[in-house]
Amino acid sequence: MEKNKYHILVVDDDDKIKNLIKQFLIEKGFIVSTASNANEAKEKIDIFEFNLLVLDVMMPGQSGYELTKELKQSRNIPIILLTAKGEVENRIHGLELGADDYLGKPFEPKELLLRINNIIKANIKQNISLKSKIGIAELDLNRMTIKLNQKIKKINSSEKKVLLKMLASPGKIFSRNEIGKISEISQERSIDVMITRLRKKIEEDPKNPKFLQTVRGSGYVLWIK
Amino acid sequence: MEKNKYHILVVDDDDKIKNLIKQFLIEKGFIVSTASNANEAKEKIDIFEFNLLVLDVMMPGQSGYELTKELKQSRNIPIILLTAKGEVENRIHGLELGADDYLGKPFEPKELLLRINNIIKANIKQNISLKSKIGIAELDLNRMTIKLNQKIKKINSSEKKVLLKMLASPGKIFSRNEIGKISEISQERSIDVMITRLRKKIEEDPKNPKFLQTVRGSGYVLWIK
DNA sequence: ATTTGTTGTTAAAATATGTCAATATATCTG
DNA sequence: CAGATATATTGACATATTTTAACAACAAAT
Repeated sequence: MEKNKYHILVVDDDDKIKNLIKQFLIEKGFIVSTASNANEAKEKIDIFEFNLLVLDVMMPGQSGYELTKELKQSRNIPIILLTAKGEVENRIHGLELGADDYLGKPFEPKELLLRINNIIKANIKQNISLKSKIGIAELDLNRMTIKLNQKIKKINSSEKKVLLKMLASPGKIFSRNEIGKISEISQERSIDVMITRLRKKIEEDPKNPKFLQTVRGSGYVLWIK
Repeated sequence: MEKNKYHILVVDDDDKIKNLIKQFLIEKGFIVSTASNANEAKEKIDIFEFNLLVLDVMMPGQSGYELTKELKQSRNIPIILLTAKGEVENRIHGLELGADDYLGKPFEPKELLLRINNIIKANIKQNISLKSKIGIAELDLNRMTIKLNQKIKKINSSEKKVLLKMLASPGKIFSRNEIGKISEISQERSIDVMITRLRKKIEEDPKNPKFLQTVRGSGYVLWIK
């Protein structure tokens, strides 16, 4: 695995721990940025495209939980939470908010590495982050293109956001409301239109969609094969 | 989420723990089978298509690690390992062998449930489909389609709900009242109409139904072969 | 500056679905 | 068998929902 492609953001108000983690991960071949609180983290997230966040829950200002919740609403960046030891309930709380994993402090660096590799593997396996396929359509969400039958079509950021979320849960029905939040499109009809346009890009026969289907009365669902 | 479609195999030589887990998961809506050792587990795996394994590492005979390694070589069934508390190295070992997650004993049942849901979300959704057959008709309740003699017909959500319930109990007579509740159709005649439409989708000769039959005075029955 | 393309919105057209009614068919009872 | 009752079928309808096409604002390109 080409680890050196992965950019990780470590967020912890404790400088000592933060730098320890940073140093360890750099040694393991990752690109590492750090932040000391939620606001700083958000600034960096807006600038860089991180592949993973390592997030302490106990921080002054916005807590790791709150940040997790906020971030997971708009993007599907993987998050590992660092919690105080033994706080089972809190850990569960984190997972419910959308965190991908957690680690109780103190932890073995090796264990953190395994969690990171696991999550990266899982994401690649799910084809969420990089390249993926829907049927015979080849998506490259980084380049924001879809290749279908030799033809390359561009997608816009709304479409990308929606695809990202729907690809993370193939088979899940997404209500128009959800899709609206994801894409920041406010009008219901507009969402329908976006779906129609998306179908023209991923479906061989857009009028009889096999992958991006309507669930009357509920919303839309994506199948990947 | 329609959890009740997920079939989990719990493998532990300690009957007490095994049954505790089983009971808990059944309450949560899963279908649960158990085995007391690796051999028994493998026998059942050959028969049923489990969606997930919960596997104790410490067992007489083949250990959970060895079983994990063996199984992961031939199939990619998700596995959660149960390890003795604090054995960080061993846990890591398990993950390296391909396990999807682990839990240290003793654990909170709620935590196990979260791990399971997490894994199901990540791994299974895209592979699982509520596929079944009625006679020669091939149903895909997820995609809401029925394929009969090469022709693909769509069903709506009411029809899906009714089929789901009736498929769960082939041979059971469903009164119009029940069907009405299931499908949220209030008028008796409307139910008849729905049955008629459904027959056109699953029966080769809808006028002489073999599978979706009327029980005069009582309701309808579904046979699957 | 003009053209070309993109994107969210809107309104009209098309489709799906539960209901109803009129008629046909099946099943039971005596 | 006749009559009574239950169920089936079909088409029409109203309503809700979805799709399509046209539009306007804006951005990008020439």
